[in-house]
Amino acid sequence: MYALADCNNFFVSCERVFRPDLWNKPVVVLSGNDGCVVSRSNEVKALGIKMGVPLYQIRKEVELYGITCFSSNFSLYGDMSSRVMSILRKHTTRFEQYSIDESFINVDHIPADEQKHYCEQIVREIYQGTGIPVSMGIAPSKTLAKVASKYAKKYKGYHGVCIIDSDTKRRKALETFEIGDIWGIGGKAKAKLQGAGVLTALQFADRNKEFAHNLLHKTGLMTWRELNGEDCIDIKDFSQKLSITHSRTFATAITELPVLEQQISDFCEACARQLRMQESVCQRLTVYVSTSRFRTDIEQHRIDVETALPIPTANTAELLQYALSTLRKNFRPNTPYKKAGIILTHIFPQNSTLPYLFDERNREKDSRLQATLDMMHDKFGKRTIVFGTQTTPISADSQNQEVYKMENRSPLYTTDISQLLHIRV
DNA sequence: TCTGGGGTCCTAGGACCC
DNA sequence: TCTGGGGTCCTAGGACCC
Repeated sequence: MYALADCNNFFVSCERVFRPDLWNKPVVVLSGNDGCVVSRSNEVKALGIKMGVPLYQIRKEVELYGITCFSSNFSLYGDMSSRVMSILRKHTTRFEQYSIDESFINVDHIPADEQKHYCEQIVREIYQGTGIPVSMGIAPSKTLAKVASKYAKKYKGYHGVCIIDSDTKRRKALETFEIGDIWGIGGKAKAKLQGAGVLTALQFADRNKEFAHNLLHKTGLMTWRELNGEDCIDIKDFSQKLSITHSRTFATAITELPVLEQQISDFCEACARQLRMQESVCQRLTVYVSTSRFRTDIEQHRIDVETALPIPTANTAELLQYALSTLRKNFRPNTPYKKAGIILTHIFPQNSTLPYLFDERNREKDSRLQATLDMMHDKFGKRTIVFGTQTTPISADSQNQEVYKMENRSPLYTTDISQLLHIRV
């Protein structure tokens, strides 16, 4: 049996931990540049405000209902997440963190008739330990556990935990569950299924295997089997990333190459650091830069170039050389670039790669320099020393205020020691 | 005017091999 | 005029997730 633990309105809940005055009040958390709604309190959901809508489209409601808007504060959410996850981890031997606010845990070590009660205790422990409300769904497959968690979230009577442990319960749960809300069924699959007369999850589960396979292929068949109680999706380890991305949309479009170089350099360093932290190297680097896809008054332009590196590396200086030369080669003057990013792929463990006979770099020296930079980063702060093409430590604050709009970010309550002074306990 | 960021997995088709 | 059969590997793009 799997138990899925899903934090309720996660980003909003994180903000509320430090702003108890906002309990039972309408609250949203916004994406970068305060662009879109990415987390909503129940009060906001009740107003019919949809996930992902741009802020400018709901200005009226924000004003009218006094909705509190937060800019996103990922240092806070990441830190709160690891607190929640560390509690969950204690309660199982098989643990998979699926996203920042969701984890699957295996509960087969608990007798069947005690699993619900056991998870209710976990929910209480997490709330008492972190202030974050969590819902749990227990079922024989992950897809059914997701279904159960939705019921746990929806109905107060479940006390935060819903279990599907019999065929009767399974059929009852799926009967009123809209097919498009099933994990793994997105817009395209939903349309196909509806076209075939399938509106609920039970209708899908009750069709035969060939129907699922023919219409939706391998992934659809897997969902079908999972809905019928078969466990097809094993616990995975997401800790070693297969790709690492850093990207941003700019508040004001960038037209100057040197400014873009600074942004690309910062993304590159952020990706490379993450790569080194998981003790991996990468063999591909993608640079992408584009104009705003929403603008119809300008000619669209995008750079999207992947480079294969001669030797896998995690060295910032080396990655920077490839990234910047790609950017300089493809940059088009007088173009209002609105978004840019770096993607690292073809990632392998650090010690799994072969040396290269015609290598021109002194890798021994490179890695000593890199280790020194990382040490300084850890000891004195991340902007103590940077590459010449990056945003400079002195200008970064004021400069980034122009590049990124962020009007309502909460303090770094849990990760910045100086902010502790602001908290009234 | 203003529209996020970071991931995984699958598949079709091209390139290449004998 | 007639022009095989059977593979593998790679990649771009689609679909989906939170």
